[in-house]
Amino acid sequence: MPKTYRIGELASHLSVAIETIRYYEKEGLLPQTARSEGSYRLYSDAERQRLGFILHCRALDMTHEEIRNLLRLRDAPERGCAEVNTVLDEHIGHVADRMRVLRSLQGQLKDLRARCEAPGTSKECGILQGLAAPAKSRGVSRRTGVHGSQRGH
Amino acid sequence: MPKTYRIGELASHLSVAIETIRYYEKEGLLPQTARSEGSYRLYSDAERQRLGFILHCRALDMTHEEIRNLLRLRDAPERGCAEVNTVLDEHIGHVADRMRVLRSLQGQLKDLRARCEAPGTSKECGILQGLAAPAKSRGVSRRTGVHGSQRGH
DNA sequence: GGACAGCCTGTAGTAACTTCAGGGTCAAGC
DNA sequence: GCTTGACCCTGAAGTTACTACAGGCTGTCC
Repeated sequence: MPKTYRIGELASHLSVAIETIRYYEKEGLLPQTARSEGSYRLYSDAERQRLGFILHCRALDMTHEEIRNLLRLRDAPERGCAEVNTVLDEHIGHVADRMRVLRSLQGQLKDLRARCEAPGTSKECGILQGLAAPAKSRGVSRRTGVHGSQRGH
Repeated sequence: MPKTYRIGELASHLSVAIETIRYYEKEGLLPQTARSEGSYRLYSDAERQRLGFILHCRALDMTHEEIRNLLRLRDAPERGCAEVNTVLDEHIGHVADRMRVLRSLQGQLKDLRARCEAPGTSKECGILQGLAAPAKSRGVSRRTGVHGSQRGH
């Protein structure tokens, strides 16, 4: 009979948190697995590979929604792979958009920073004054997310 | 007597959602305002400017925590502006970090995309196979957030 | 039989909002 | 005087992709 893994083994093999695996199951990215006598989850090699696929997609910063689409295509091998290309192209577009926004941000921040090289009191600080005035450059959309979820600060 | 604004006026003047203004108050970025008879919020020009400051910081993708720091310094004009510089320099660092990650992502995604130019069935799609294999390049941390919170898809 | 690692479920917290339900306020029009 | 409709209120829940508990089984070793 084929080898099975308990959740902790899978987690350490694939360098992912146990809670994340359970979360993926709840989200429907992973199926409900077989259970042992004591109701421990038991994973097969197929499930292990599926988790590997998901993790790789996440490492490329795809959303669960995008991953769900790819998994659907992966599970239906007779469909054309044009749809796979579409998912990927859109994702590449998202990343490119994000980089454009960040480049613009970076420029604005450096301009602002240059307003205060001489140390004075914050009352006359050019940076605070710059932040009080409305931004001149357009095109920087709100809701962007430089800072990951919790790491980053 | 000085002019006051109702929340809807302020929101349309500064192009921000009413709910966001209330949220900033709850977060302590904006103070509790005066209220009318019917307990409508009434904003003064000072509060309007404070909100403008906050929105500009947000447009530069600062966190509420960073903004809170800057507001504290803004409210205490006798302190040196070296601290303002520090906040800004750290934020510039965050943006730079994020761009490095995205550049690496972009490279990986394009490599992957190049694996499937010829349309076939998804069974033999090089992209799906590429996603199944573990990533070769290191250094792309999880938890990065290309996609804003909800906009972006 | 006791200690300890490992697993279970379910809930809440994170960031920065958005959305919703269920209502009160106020000015204009009839 | 009453209704209509725009505007405002509070409080709770939803969003994304997890992470962190709390409180309690399971399983193995000594």
